[in-house]
Amino acid sequence: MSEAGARPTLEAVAARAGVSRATVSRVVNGEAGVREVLAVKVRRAVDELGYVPNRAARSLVTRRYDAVAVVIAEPETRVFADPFFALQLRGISKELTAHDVQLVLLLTEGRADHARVGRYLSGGHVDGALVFSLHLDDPLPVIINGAGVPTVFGGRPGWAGGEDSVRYVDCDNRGGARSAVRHLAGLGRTRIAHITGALDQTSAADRLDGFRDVLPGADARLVAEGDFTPAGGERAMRRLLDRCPDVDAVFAANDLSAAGALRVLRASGRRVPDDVAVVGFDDMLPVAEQADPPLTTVRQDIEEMGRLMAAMLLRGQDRSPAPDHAASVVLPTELVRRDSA
Amino acid sequence: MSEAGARPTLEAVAARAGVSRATVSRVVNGEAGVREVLAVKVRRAVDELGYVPNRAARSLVTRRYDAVAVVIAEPETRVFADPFFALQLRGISKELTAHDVQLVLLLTEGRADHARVGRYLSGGHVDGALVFSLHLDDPLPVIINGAGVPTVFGGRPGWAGGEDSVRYVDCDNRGGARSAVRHLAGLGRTRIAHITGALDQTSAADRLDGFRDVLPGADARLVAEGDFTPAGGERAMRRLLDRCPDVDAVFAANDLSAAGALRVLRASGRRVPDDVAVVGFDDMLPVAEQADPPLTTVRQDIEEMGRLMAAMLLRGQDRSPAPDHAASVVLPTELVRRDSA
DNA sequence: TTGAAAGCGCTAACAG
DNA sequence: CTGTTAGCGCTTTCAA
Repeated sequence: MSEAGARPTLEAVAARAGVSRATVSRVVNGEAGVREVLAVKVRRAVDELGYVPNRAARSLVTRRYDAVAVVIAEPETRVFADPFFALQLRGISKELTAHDVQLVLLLTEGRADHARVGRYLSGGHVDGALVFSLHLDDPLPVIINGAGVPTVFGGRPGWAGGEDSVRYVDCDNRGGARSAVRHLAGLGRTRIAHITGALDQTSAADRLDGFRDVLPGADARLVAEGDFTPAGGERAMRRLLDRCPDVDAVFAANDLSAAGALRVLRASGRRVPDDVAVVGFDDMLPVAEQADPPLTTVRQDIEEMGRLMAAMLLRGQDRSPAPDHAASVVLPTELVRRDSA
Repeated sequence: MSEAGARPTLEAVAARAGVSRATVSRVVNGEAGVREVLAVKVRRAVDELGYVPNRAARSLVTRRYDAVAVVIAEPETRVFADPFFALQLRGISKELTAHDVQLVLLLTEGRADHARVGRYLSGGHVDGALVFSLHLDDPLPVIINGAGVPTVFGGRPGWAGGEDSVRYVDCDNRGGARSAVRHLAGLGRTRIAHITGALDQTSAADRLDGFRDVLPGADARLVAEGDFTPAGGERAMRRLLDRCPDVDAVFAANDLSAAGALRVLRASGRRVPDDVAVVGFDDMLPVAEQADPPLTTVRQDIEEMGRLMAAMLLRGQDRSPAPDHAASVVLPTELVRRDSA
């Protein structure tokens, strides 16, 4: 390990091993074509000195940064109310770590930060970006596209024409919603309501579409707009109860709003699932399992989505000649039955 | 903005502005002592060319990285179950952004990752580290101390002798716990129980100490060990009810476990706060406000703690001669009354 | 298979 | 106040 302070350079290692800097560089970078005797000497010197390559120097010549930016744009609320991003981050982190790539986190709040992010990305400090762009009208995608950095989006981006020119990872929101609603219908429920998510996000819009796929002629009053939060779920449920006291099932756009709905149903004296069956979306364990009653819900593998995003970005960077435009990925969902429906 | 691809260098800007590289450098870095006429020319050239400094080149000579690592070591669970870290991250991010410093996120899972983190930190890629080391026996602090990187811890570190040699930001866990318990006592409750957090974390230990400060002679059966999770809170509450059916108040170590306790109390037919008063800790809004009934709790300003950690680290980096060993900071807490007590 | 030498883009003395 | 000149530590031709 040697003393702190002056960290050893390639030069020092070369001197100690009795070879040239070039040779040390080759060994350190695992290039073939170095006699094993020398390689051994070099590795020993590296260990003895506690040599760690200087990334700045390396980047300067290679123009690679071994770092990717994770951009999370979320005006205030959601990021911190539900563990969604945390899980996604974990998946990303695992994959990046496995490739020895650093994760630079860029949190933005409002437009003011957009310019900063754009500058950072186009400034050439990272090899790519993983972006969570949740709102239909978000200007960030455009800025990022302009930055000329390889990018993978988390969730289908909502901007027009985006889908084919852009790589993203998402779950099958629409199909998942369909399976939830079909499940409720299969239970014999006939007044099935939907609490939407924030409809300026594609995931919410897609889930609503899925609901409509199964129930094309549904009473419009059976759809109440929520915002993915428990409070929003409560409000929506109250509205629903007001308008249609005879609802016998609710498909909520996520577990958090389902939890809110559950509370309102209980307060109204209704029993779940006897009087009203409830299905959520996400299978956010701490929420779904702890709900009262435990929530039947549509599971998506959030951590895996994160891992995939990172893998996709990294793969694209192999400089593989044909970018193999590994199109976007849409993961399947799975209905998890518990007690609420 | 000019075309992507070949990004302009200092040299290009200098040529365009008709000055030397040194002058451009001075203007870009805001150093005084450049005639305004020239400065204007330079700034214009910068804009026209869309020049962004190459960080790698800059770091190579300045030995500063304008980046700090945020290390979150949490075996699996907690990070993702509660918004604690997310809030802290937001505070950190805001402060770093304001100083144009990047946030490199290092998530670790288990011992295997410790070495990696140590290597990264001592590798000289960041100017400092913000570390969340939550467990008493965590080897990470030692590794990090060995890395010779300025560090600020989130939460009082638990290792022996740590307190004076280490900088940290924490809230007044013990005092907050005292105020919670005093509040319950003030309500006339006489059988006050405590659901602890994970006792290998100083925050949990400190809150337990606070409980004992107020109730030194408390029946040992009134203390049940939890783990900061809702499920842990449920288990603890059940144990409590078993052992002492006459409990009339509960101080839970955080809002999440209070929520679990609430559920068990309700299931047991007890009314809150009439039969049993409940106080939490954190004032995690989505949890505390949405609880049924809304939770009386001890608020700590988590985001501010994050901001402070970053500020403290950055300040220490001013190369101020006397490190001003801006000792650690312990933020006050505040009891927030809602309906549960 | 190895070494010598030339930079990558920038800052920081040091002159002028 | 401004320009010239050395490198920072590393990779990468190019010769040997």
